Order: sequence, then structure tokens, then C-alpha cells
Amino acid sequence: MPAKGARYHHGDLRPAMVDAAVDVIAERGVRDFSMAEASRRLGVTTAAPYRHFADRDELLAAVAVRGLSVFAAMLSAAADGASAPDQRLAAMAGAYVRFAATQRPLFAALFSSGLDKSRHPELQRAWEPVDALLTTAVLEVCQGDEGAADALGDAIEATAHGYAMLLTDGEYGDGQIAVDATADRAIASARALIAGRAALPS
Amino acid sequence: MPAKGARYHHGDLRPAMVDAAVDVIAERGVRDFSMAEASRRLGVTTAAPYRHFADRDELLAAVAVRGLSVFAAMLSAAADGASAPDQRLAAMAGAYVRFAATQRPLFAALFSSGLDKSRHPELQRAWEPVDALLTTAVLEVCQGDEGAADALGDAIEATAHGYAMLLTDGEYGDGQIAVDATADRAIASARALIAGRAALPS
DNA sequence: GTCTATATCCCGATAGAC
DNA sequence: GTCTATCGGGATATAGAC
Repeated sequence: MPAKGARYHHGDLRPAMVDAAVDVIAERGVRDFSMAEASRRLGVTTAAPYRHFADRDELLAAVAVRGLSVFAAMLSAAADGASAPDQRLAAMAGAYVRFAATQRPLFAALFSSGLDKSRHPELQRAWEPVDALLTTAVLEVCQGDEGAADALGDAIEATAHGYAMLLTDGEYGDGQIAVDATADRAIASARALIAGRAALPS
Repeated sequence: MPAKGARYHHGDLRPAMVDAAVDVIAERGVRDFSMAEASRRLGVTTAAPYRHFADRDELLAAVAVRGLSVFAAMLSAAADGASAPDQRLAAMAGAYVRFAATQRPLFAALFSSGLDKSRHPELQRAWEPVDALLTTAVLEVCQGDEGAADALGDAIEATAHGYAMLLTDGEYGDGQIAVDATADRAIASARALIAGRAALPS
């Protein structure tokens, strides 16, 4: 905080805007997030951010990119906590739900922002580690059968995503109990999908 | 269309607004839906709708209510097309995805509008037939075991919902092929969950 | 039941000074 | 790299006339 004059110069506005955006999304939701509000919280003019972000979507994309690194870390940590391939994969489904619940603004930036991924190459690149973690885990379970792994991977992703969306929509109630219960259900569902995967196409 | 003067009197604005809202949502998405735009399409002032809807959310809720009747009809039709309980339940998962894909604006009003269900009792009531259809189908599969039915029902709902959301987000591409493939995957996943349901809590 | 008119507010984005 | 100032647009919602 440079104590120069009454005027505020930030000095490192870009990352600060990402932080502020996360806060605004947390309080208002992605759909009501605005550059103007985020700027105000930093004590900066609404014009300032445009030196760092071409437009609103680019700031949202930066939030999403940060989200993906957190997401990848949580998935990775969950996988490391399990030994058998089946357990690893199931644990990742649980981590998916926990990411959504504990990092709501980041999850929202990723899945409810209406961002067109194809217009943001950095975002596409940021997905790669996450995709790789899931692909690796599911391939282990399927022992290299790529067709089977594809179907099982999509099924588990969809299930985890569904639980995550319904949870963040309040469908299962609020609070830590709902989060824990939903994560457990996602884990159990992943196990059920693995057990019943003969019914999936390959 | 009363050919009175240059002035437009609608006469049946309430349902017409719901139609117009669906169109606007289809083109702009729920988040960018506005009363003003819907009014314009009907050739009516932006003030007129407020005789019929207290506010924007009430119009959105009316769209959602209409959506639920279509949803229930599609789920019911899918169930009727299958004989065995397992097949019925799996078919409903497919119908869930098809509803999302073919009735995007209605699906969006239901799940991406940010509507607080508890503030709209009509909406809560409109959910009942849908819930009943799913509950009945899953109870048949579980032969009356309510605990098991609850877990399996949630799992299948979450899976169908996840596929539906990812499909409408463009994750699987556009077009009829993607819709068909995703519906098939939802059906197969439901079968896998049924087959592996021993892994679910009861 | 709809219209005219209006109050109020917020947003994204740009130009040009410092 | 941030500020001042501003343009142009759109939204919700209300008051009062017809």
C-alpha cells in the first residue's frame, strides 16, 4: 500500500482483480458479477482493469484458470490418498464434489459463467492437467482398454458433475453435513459404476 | 389480433408472455433474459406484464412450471415404452437428457435461472409429479426397499443431470448426434448403476 | 388491461490527461 | 498504469392517463 497521496495506485492490479472477482462471485453469483463492482472493491476506477483484461470474459477466464489449478490439486491429493485404482477413481469423484462445494466461485466460473472455452486458449490449456488425472485413473481401472475407459470416465464425470451441480443449487440443503453426505454419495456411485461397468458400451 | 387501431391490445398477455420468455431464453440464455425484451417481441410496453407478474422471477417461475409439465410428460412416455422395471428406470434417465436437449429454455428455467424454489410454492407443487414418477420407478427396481431406492434414485438423477448439463454446455458437441449419444450413455450408466447398486449405501 | 412517461440504477467500454 | 470524464445502452419498476 503506497502511502503517497489520496490517490490509489495498485501496482499489481491483475492478480488483485482475480481475487476481487472471486469475492464478488461468491457474494453475487457469476451471473451478477461485474467488472465495475470488482474494481470498486479494490478502490480502483472502473477503467483501470481494462489495461489488464480486454473485457469481462477475459477476467472470468482468468478466474476459471485459477480454478482449474485448485481443481487439479484437489483431484491429485484425493488420488494420492488411495492405493487401489478403484479407490483412487472413486476418491476423485468425491473430490470433484468437494471442489464444487468448497470453491464455489471457482466452480461457478468454470461451469456457470457461460464462457466459450474455444475463445480462450489459456483456459483450454488449463484443462489438460485435470483431464490427464481423470484419464489416467480411469485407464488404470480399465487396464488399458481405451473404449471402456472412455465410457466409464464419462459416466463418472457426469455423475460427479450432477451431484456437484445439484449440491451447489441447494438441492440437498446447505451446510457441511450436506457436503459430506453428497461427496460420500458420489464416491459410492463411482464404485457402483465401476462394479456395474459391464453394462457400459465399449 | 384485434384490428382496432395502431395500438396493440393483447387480451391474453399472461400465457403469451410465457411463450415469449421461452423464445428469449432460447436465443439469449436465461441469464440474459429480460422482461423488457419479451415485452418488445409481443409488441407490448415494458410496463404491461407487471399486471400479470409481480416481477421477473415470477415470470421465470411460470416458465419453469410449464417446463415441469413437459418434463413429466416425457418421463412418463419413456417409462410407458418399457416393460421391465430396470428398463423403465433406464429409459427415464435417457428422457431426462432428451428433455434437456430438446427443451433447452425450459430446462434452463428449471436449473440455471437461479430461482429460489422455496419462494415459489407453485413451482414446488409442480415438481411433485416428476418426483413421483422417479420415486415410483426406483422403488419398483428396489422392490420396496426405501433406503436402497433413495440412494439409487439420487445416483441416477445425479448422473442424468450431469450428462444433461454437460451436454447443454456443449461439452459433447452440438447436434442430434451428440444428443443421441449422450442419451444412450445416460441409459447405459443407469443400467450400470442398477447392476452395481450393491455398492451404494442403503 | 394496456399505454405513456419517467425515475432510478447499473453496466461495459473508450478517449485522453497525468 | 491509473485517473477523469463520458458515451451509449439496457434493466426493473411505478404513477397516472385512457
